[in-house]
Amino acid sequence: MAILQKSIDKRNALIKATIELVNNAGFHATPMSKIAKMANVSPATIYLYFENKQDLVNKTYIEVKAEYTKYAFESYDENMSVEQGFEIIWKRIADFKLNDSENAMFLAQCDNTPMIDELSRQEGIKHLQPLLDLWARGKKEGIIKPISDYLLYAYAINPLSFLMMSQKRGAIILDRKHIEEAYQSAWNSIKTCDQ
Amino acid sequence: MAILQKSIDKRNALIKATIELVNNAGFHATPMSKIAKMANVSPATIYLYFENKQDLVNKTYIEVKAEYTKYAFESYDENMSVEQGFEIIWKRIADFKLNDSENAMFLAQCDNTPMIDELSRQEGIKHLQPLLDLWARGKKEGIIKPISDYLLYAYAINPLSFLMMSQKRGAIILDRKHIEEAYQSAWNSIKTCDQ
DNA sequence: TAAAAAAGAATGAACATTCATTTTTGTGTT
DNA sequence: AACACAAAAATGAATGTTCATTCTTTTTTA
Repeated sequence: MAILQKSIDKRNALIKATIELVNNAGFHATPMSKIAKMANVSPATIYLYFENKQDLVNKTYIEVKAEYTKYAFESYDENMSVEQGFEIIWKRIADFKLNDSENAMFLAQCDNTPMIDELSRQEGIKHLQPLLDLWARGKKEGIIKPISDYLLYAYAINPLSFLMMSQKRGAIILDRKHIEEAYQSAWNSIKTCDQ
Repeated sequence: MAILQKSIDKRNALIKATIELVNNAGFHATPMSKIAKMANVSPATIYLYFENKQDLVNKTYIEVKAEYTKYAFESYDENMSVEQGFEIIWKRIADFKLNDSENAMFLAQCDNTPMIDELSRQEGIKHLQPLLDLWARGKKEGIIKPISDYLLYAYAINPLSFLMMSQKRGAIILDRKHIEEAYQSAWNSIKTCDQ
């Protein structure tokens, strides 16, 4: 029996429980015993799948990040025009934050706290490469402002995180109508002005 | 001897230590004993100033938030034009995040985790009222897009939080030049298009 | 039937909070 | 000014709990 035979279902249940509990209480206020209970598993079993608590949360982060970017780039292909590509990616990201807000909130918490190891954080960033490539192309073609990727991200993508958090806290702001509105703001802030 | 005579210096030292340690390790990974040590105080003394750990962090949040908004609105006055008022407030906020990034990071962590009581969170929001009033005026005068305050905040103010976090993690993106650039993005995304 | 997987109980460390004392402070008296 | 002293403030050590991780045993699997 090799490692591969350990139940992938149990592993997934552990990841899922981690996300839900960390969202509600934060990493350090979430005991391993609770994670185990929610995943219907003994606490000791967690250590068959993960080295320790830190490893569990690091791996959870990387998996959620991968899922997020996979979803974001699913319907994008590199032959699209810059404008069309951006719209498709942006709207997929908005969808993700709306429909899969448990996962999205988890990422927001990871990105704003010292809860994740620096190494895993950097690992997570790599998944965004297709978007950075698209922006590079857009800048070359003169369609996207020649400013740093950080500024582009700050004004075009990150606002969605704030909207998601507001949504989660009771504001109703991410329905169909507002998405279109928000998309226009996003595009306006990164496209070159003389278009 | 009344409560008032307890040293305000000690209380301030405790708040400061809380901010620094929570920034580095997160709320639950920051023991009271460490906070006490950094503030040069016995652990038991903390309980003369705060009810318990949760109360300490709630009060810290409210104080930092008050400091933040006091700074943001310091040079603003209600007789300014909407455009001028917005620019002044926006740049003060940018300054705060740049120069007082310990405090700003602490707020970011509070805003993206379950670490603060809901009541204190709401208390903190109230301080933003002058900005919401300015936006209301701007909308009435047709200068600012008639969209929700959440959207306005998401696209005009919140991006600064992302830029600050990136800065903290090593990117050099918030110098004078970029601030002006970022401000133009912010203003573009909330002003009405036919200006 | 042997190896892997899983379990529950045990272990020991870390921590928030309280307790019993000591130190400091401000006031009134000589 | 020096002192006495009560109330407040501060302390370090103790308490009891919670929790990550490990250990030993049982169950499952091939």
